[in-house]
Amino acid sequence: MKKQMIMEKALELFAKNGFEATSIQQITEKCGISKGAFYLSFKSKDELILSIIDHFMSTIAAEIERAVNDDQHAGDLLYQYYFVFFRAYERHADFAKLFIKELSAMFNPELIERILVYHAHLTKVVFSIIERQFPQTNSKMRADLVFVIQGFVKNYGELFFIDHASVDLHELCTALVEKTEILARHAAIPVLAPEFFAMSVHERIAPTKEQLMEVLMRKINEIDDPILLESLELLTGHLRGAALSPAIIQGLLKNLSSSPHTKWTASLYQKYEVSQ
Amino acid sequence: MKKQMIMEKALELFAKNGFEATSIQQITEKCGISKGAFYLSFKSKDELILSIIDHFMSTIAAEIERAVNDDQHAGDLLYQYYFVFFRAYERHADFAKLFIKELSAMFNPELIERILVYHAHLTKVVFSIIERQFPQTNSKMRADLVFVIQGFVKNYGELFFIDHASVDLHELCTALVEKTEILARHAAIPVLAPEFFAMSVHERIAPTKEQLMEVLMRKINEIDDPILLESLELLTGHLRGAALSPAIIQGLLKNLSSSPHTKWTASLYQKYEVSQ
DNA sequence: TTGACACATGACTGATTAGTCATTAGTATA
DNA sequence: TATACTAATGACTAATCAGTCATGTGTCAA
Repeated sequence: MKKQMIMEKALELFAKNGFEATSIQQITEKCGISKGAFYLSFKSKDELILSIIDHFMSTIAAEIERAVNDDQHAGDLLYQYYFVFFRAYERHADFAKLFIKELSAMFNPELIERILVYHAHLTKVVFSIIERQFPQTNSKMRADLVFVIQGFVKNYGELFFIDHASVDLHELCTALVEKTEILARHAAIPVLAPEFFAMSVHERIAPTKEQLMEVLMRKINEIDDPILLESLELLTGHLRGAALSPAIIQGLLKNLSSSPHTKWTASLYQKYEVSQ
Repeated sequence: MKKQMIMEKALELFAKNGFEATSIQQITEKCGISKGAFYLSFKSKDELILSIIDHFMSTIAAEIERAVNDDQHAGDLLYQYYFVFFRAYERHADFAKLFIKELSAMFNPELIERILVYHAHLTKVVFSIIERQFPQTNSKMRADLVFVIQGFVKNYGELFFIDHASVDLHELCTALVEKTEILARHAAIPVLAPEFFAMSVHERIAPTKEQLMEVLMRKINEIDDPILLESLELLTGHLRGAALSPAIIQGLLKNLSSSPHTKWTASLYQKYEVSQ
């Protein structure tokens, strides 16, 4: 598909030269298409970057959710969290570079909001991992632990695009789990108040109707499977006012949850419903 | 001084709107000067950002060097490192924001080189702190510890520009020292090879003649004290070929070392000399 | 062959940018 | 007052950018 190709080539350029410094011209040249053709797929440069973020983050979020909820990994949750994250970084080094180095410096409010939604979701996941895997930890230390874990992901994630640093995924994750366990067991002086994440987690986790609509529309363009496609379209219609019964909605969400490509979308929809 | 004022106002705008998104126009308007006047002080936008980086980083590097070499803090080195860094962030939140969020996304090669020089210097300092304060630590873990410490500084540094997070400097540093100590004592699985930092530290620590000249020229414009000024000018002349005797040079460097504003410049000069 | 329609093009617009330079204002010296 | 010199101005240039749109072009069905 055209959109996919543009996103891939654009991502390469963004990673190499930066988002601001990459022009639509350069992207279309690299794709071998015209400028007009670009605007048939995306209505602006901002929509492009938003699509890229959504595509990768929803994939990563869905993978993490799956790994963390898999009973097979019950005693191993933190390792799984690190592993899925870093495996994604390894596979998509270009995205990792954009995500770690550039995104924090962007000022588009819509983009910031979107990233905060994903970040809030991941924060919640990490909290639940800590509660399950380190239940004996002092509750005052939990926010700190979450902060440290996210810091580890961010900092050690940079290794994947430093050329002279070749990383063994398993060793890296094992080492980070060890570090986290040690801190969970021994650290006693909290920096962050327990409610530090409260605002971001509770207020942001539910998307607005507009945000949800945008995600759905994007997924409709991304997805090929007819069942998933119709499910997405019906839910979009429901949001627009064509009321559906609760049983139908629940079934449609089950459809979406069954595929890794739409699992995150389903959970986002559910969070919206709950917030209403 | 005009330069100082431009740097301050520009830094405010950079922190608020980003470096790329801030135009010279905006800066001159905020300063109440004309566009031409800007170019009397700086020959380009890049020179401006470089001056800002140099100004703050050399100050911070000098403060850290002083604190770490002060015998009074011998058992307390890591705390001092964190403290000086975060105190600087607290005082100069605008710079902290620029430094943490934006600098990593910049692609100007000269700027990258400059930041790597400072980074290499700080890395060396952290290594020496670890050697002195945690001498019993497994030598294979040292690179990891350095990486973790720098990560702590970066991640917890972000707290200083999150509005709803008010931080007590002493508590923060105490907590981070505790975390670092715990990891130094118990962590046993290294991620980074001991030579991980080797390249950056050994190859980058000595500036090129041109870099050194630029720093000297910048300091000449910044400094008022006549003794320091003359010392800088004589050393610049020496670099240009007007040979001075070793005793004179050493004396001039002593002059520079006596002021926090030029201490880092002096050590940079010494590193250049050693590398010749 | 014709008409219809989506897909694709790239010259174009208007806005914005960093950086320049002829000109002017201000100030100190003679 | 006249001269010389520096500091400051802002209109200007040339380049680049995102985004548009009149003009094709290829591909169907009739």
